[in-house]
Amino acid sequence: MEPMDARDKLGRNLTHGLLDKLGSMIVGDLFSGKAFPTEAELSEQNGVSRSVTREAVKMLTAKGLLSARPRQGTIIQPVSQWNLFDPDVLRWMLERRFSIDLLIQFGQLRAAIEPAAAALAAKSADEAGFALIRAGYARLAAADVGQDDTLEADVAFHVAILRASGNPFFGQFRDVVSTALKTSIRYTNRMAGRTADLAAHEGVMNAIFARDDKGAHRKMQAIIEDALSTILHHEEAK
Amino acid sequence: MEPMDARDKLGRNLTHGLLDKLGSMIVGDLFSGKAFPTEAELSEQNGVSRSVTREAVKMLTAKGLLSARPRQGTIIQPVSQWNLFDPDVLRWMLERRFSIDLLIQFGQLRAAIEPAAAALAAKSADEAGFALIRAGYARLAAADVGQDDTLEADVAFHVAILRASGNPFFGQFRDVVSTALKTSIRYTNRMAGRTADLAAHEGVMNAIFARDDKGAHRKMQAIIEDALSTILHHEEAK
DNA sequence: TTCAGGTTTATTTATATGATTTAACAGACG
DNA sequence: CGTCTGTTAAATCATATAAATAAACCTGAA
Repeated sequence: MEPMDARDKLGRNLTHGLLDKLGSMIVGDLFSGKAFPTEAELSEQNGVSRSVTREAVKMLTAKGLLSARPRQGTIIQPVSQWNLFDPDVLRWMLERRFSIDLLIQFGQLRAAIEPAAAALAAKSADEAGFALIRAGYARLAAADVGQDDTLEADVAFHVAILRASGNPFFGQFRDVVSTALKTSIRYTNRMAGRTADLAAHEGVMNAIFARDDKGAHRKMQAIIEDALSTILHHEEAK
Repeated sequence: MEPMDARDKLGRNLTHGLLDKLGSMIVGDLFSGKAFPTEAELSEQNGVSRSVTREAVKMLTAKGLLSARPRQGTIIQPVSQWNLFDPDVLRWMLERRFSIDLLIQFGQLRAAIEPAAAALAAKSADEAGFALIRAGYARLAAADVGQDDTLEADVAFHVAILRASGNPFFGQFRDVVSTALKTSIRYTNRMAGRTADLAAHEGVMNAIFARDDKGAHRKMQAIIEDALSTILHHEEAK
């Protein structure tokens, strides 16, 4: 049998595999207390060359998780330095031990962003944006009768609105929304108030199509707040 | 005289220097049309080793600007893949040719985020958060009589509120706010309605201290919308 | 003795370079 | 039409040397 070191379970290539392993360990707080290993130790422990190790560390540096200086070693940066909107960082956060606080923070962020995006979409979306939203809603309706994946359809609808806002910064929140919904599912073990929501989502869509920015804002706000309160009630009920 | 290659004008080390150079070239759209150079070409053109080149490319990959595959070469990713909230990416955006659209997009984002952060701060900030805000306001007042830098004081105040919200995701927008204000200054050549704003900022602070979340939200919203409309009027007047 | 100040040393990252391997594609060939 | 083969560019490995700096170690005056 072969030596079988870390090289096997890793992703598309060694560097990305190590990046993923170290990233999730850092975000998962598996280094608390202990000092972060040196380049040489990392290379040996994972059975890869120094080049691979250095490139993975450099990528983590680029995402704000690490910083490296000669003689001092590589150190984990405080959370305030992390690029929390980085898709990889979000994924690693999703993988770690569940935290109700995180779910609430996602909710607060969505409550700020998504109504504003819906209002912008109502004001200035073009036909392509409308088509995206229509497609998202179609998936949501299909999911409601078991013809599509509920989670993915929900993500598609909300992301469509972010994109239709025409502001690329809002589009960046696609991974936040996706991660928030996945986290939420893991917690409540179901989508919050699923069937009831279909009408609410349709209301947002129609407000956008009618160029009613105030209405779109208000209706989207209601959806997010509803999801958030479902989570809080679920918490109480425990 | 020495050979004098790219090594001289670079930052704290070769890798970061090359990262910065390539990043600003990509964001500045200096590769439009042309294919991105290969590893070997980059190394030669910049007079650095392959290690340095590879690590810089890996960091740009981590920020979503590039992707690299064997035989295909390194290619620039579409803007939708970039991590727009990355501090480096924002800096590179700030360096490039001015665009009124960008300024408006910053404004729309701030209008969504900052009032929500102010409301959260009013609801749940602790004494440390209050102290941050107080310090930020003190700098703003000092700047008003020429005792401090206006731009930095403004950034400090707004960032203090983002942090005081207690939600780390809101804290991530510090660089967005900073970049937005710097961009704005470059455009209008002065801070928008400076002196008039001091009272408005004090109003936000007092609302937060009084735990008046609705008031804090409303007053912050007024500040951002005022800044945005100043920019739009400035545009009209041209 | 003690301690401020400079100097050396050891450790760790940073850079350089050569060799080898892998992935993806293009074109030849059966 | 599929398969084989060559070519290209990144990926990986290995090793050597340079630079940075934290920590240990002096040194000499108070």
